[in-house]
Formats: sequence, structure tokens, C-alpha cells
Amino acid sequence: MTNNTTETKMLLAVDCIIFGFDGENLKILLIKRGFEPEKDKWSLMGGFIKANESLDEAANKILLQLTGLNGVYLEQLYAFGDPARDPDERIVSVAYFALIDIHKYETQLSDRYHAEWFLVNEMPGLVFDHGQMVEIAKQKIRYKAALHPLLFELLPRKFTIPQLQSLYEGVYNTKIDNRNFIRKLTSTGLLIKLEEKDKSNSKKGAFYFKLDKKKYKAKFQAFLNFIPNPENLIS
Amino acid sequence: MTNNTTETKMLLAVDCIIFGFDGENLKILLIKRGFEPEKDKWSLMGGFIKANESLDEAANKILLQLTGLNGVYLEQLYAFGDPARDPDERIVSVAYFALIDIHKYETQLSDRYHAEWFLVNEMPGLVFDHGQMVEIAKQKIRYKAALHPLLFELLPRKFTIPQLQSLYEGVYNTKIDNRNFIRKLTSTGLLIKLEEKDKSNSKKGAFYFKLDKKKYKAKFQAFLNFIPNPENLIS
DNA sequence: CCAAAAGTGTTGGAGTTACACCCATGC
DNA sequence: GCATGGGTGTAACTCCAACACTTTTGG
Repeated sequence: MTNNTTETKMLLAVDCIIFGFDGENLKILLIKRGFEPEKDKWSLMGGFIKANESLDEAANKILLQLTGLNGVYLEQLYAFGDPARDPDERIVSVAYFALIDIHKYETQLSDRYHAEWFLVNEMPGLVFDHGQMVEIAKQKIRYKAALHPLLFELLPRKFTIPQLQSLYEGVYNTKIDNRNFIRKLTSTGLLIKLEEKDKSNSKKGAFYFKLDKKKYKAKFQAFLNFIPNPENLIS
Repeated sequence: MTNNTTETKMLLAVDCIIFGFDGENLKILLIKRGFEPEKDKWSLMGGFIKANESLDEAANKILLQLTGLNGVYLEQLYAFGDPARDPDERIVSVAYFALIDIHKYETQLSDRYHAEWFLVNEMPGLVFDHGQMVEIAKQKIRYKAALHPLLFELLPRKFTIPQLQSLYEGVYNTKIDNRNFIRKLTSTGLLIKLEEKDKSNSKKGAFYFKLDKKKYKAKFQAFLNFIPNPENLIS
């Protein structure tokens, strides 16, 4: 770093890409922008970073404001800094994505921000580079969820395997063989079968499961490839 | 986003974690900080973002200044924004990591910035949160290189398989079976065998290889897991 | 001729895919 | 009793890991 006295200060923002799962489809929460520029267009929820706030704090605050939720999955995605990304002013934005249980979302907050859930595949155009942010978030989720049980963050406390399969099929836009899917899932040991059945989708009913949270945390990072035994690495 | 007229502007910096491979060990390029605070301590190379500069441009510029190199592998790593990360002033820093062929590094630039290569395992303490940045960069490289041929970015135009193996062994701090390693490498189809041998490490000599760049670009993203045929996905 | 590194094949086990039928129940 | 979605088992195959000896040649 060189001497900084002549350097330009600029605004720093955080934008949140919020995903939810309604039991059938992956959705994204957008707000109708209430001010210029681009007033009344759809947008991600965001905000400026205060002088004494960390990036994570800012992102959590925004998420709390819009959803009423605390302590949900939130991950820094990427910093967007094209000088032309906001036509008015130089603003660098650090994007975060969140995965929430859509049922915990506090619906009454929708009004305040004119928020709405959209199917990710039927999303309106967004302001500035927010569309690009969403694309990168989707890519990241597809990548990470192929290796780690990330999508479980979207599930309610109890869920059925057909629901989970529908989630994976939606995220990857593909059909999955249900026998193999179940085998893979149960072999992870992450699921605990409950007595209760969900009969809303079939007459037979599908058993609910819940997540074994200890195993989930322990196994989240497990994966495989170029290196023979990645879990046995020395350091 | 809410009205921004009252929001705080702040300095935005880019810091580069620069890795190189000397044929035996993974190294990192550090500079001796020439100004206060923390003058004369070891540091990453960084700089402030100008008003009309994108983040990528700023990172590339810094890399060029310090190494004389353009067009090398450079990836945004993470944005660090703890309000206390710089004791003097609020500075948010976007960290990038670079993988370079250490032989292309222009040594005469070392003097200007008091730069030096260190073994990543024998690195001095760094200013501010730069040590943490390096840790996260190492983690990221270990993760990504286990799935993708990332470490090839560190190699010179021609290299031997024992060199490459030593690189992997260094990055993962593990021993790799050379038969399996060679098989895995050759099965990727990324390597082209040359006539020439490198006799600097043995009497028998090891054949040089070069990278098949087209296949490298085409196959960089290939990998596998939760989803049966990730390469056959519909979208 | 010998030390030191490079190069080479095989086998067993684990994991993954492909595939089709029966079950439970509400109507 | 039948339509609907839920649940189950097996066999072939592919991939990966484990394993040790021969080759080359400069000194």
C-alpha cells in the first residue's frame, strides 16, 4: 500500500441474495426499490456499511430487517466493484447469499419493503448488476451443494425425502433416481427418521425426517477427488 | 438500500497473496512495508482502489507493479471488513490471490518494494490481518486444487511429473503414491510429453511435459459428487 | 558397479449407476 | 378397486487405492 492521503473514499454496500424453499421450488426474495434511481424496479435487499460495522454484521442486519431472522446460513459471495455498476455514484457492493427456511420468514415484513418471493426461474429483471449477483449466487450454490449438504439449510425442521429430492431436482434442473438418491442420503447418516408422515402429497404419506445437527456440522466439509484421502491430510 | 446521503464513505483497498513454485516448494511473495503504521514489518502487496478502477483492475495493477507480470491467474478471494483491522482508519480490503510461474517474476523489482519470497511454511508474521488472509488463501487453494487442475498455473511451460508431485505433496503436506498420481494425471489428458528430459535431479532424467491448454480450459471445471452426472446437467 | 530417482501393472474393494415392482391409502 | 405417490433390492460396472520391482545412467 502506498500513501493514502490522496486516495478516494467511496460508499460500500452489502446486498443479500435470499433463497428459500417452499417444499417444491427454490425461490428468491426481492424487494421493490422505493427510491431513485431505478425506483419501483425489483432489487435485492441491501444497505450501506456503517463506519463501525463489519461486513458480516451489515449483512446480518439487512437479513434481519427484511426477514425477521437471525442466525441463518449467510455466506459472503463476491465483491462487485465495476465503477459503472451504479450509474449515479461509485459504490462497491459485497454480496452475501442466505439460505433460509421460508416458513420462518415473517410475512408481515413484506409490506414494509414491498418484498415478494419469486421462483428463481421466473424472476423479473433486476436493477444495476443484481441480476449478475443472483447468477453468481446460483452458480455457487450449485457448485457447493454438489459436494456438501448445503441445501439442508433451506429445509424446515422436519421434511420428507421426496421434498428434498424435488429441491435437488430444481436446483440442478435434472431428474434423480429416487432409490439412488435415498441410498446416498441415508449413507451420510445425517437424517433421523421420525414417526410422523406428511400426507399432503399422497395417500400413502411420506415419512418426515429431521437433521442430525451434530453429524451435519461434523460432515459438512467432507468431499473427494484429486487427493487420495482428503480427510486424512496431515495439516 | 436506504437513502445514502448520510452514509459513511471509506477507503477500499486490494491486497494480493502471490504464490509461486520453485520446482520444489510453494512460496509466497511478501514486501517489507515502507511506511507507518507497522513500518518495516512484512506485508502483502496492496493498494487503494481509485475512483474509476474496478476491483479486478486494481488487483492486476498491483500484481504488475510487484512482479512485472500480466495475464496470470488472479482470483478474488474474500472481502475483509472488520472495523478494527487497520488500527488507524477504516479500510475494507478485498483480497485476491495470484498463482504465478516464479521463473517469470522479474527479480529486479524486488529492490523497489523490498520484496522477498518465503516458503509458505516458514513465513514471518504479517501486519494487520494479512496473516489471516494468507491462511484463507491457502485453504481455498487446497480446496480448489483437490477438484481442479489449479496448481498447473504455478508451473513453467515445461515441467516434470516428479516436480508436479512434489508441488501437490507440499500443498497438501502428504505423501502421494507416484503410480496412482501419474495415472490420474495422464487420464486427464491435460499433459503433452516432450522429448527432452530434466537431468538436474537424477541420472536417469525425468521427461518434461507441457500443458495442453485447450483441454485445460475445457476441463477446468469438471468434478463430481452429490449429483449423478454433473456434466450432463440440463442447464 | 552402485546409488538415486524415474518409470511401470495388477488386483481387490468400494462406490455408483441402472433398472422395475410392490405398498399403502383416500377417494 | 384403483389411481397416486412412496418405498424398496440387486447386479454390472467403474473408479480408486494399495502395493514392489525394474530401468537408467552419472559418478
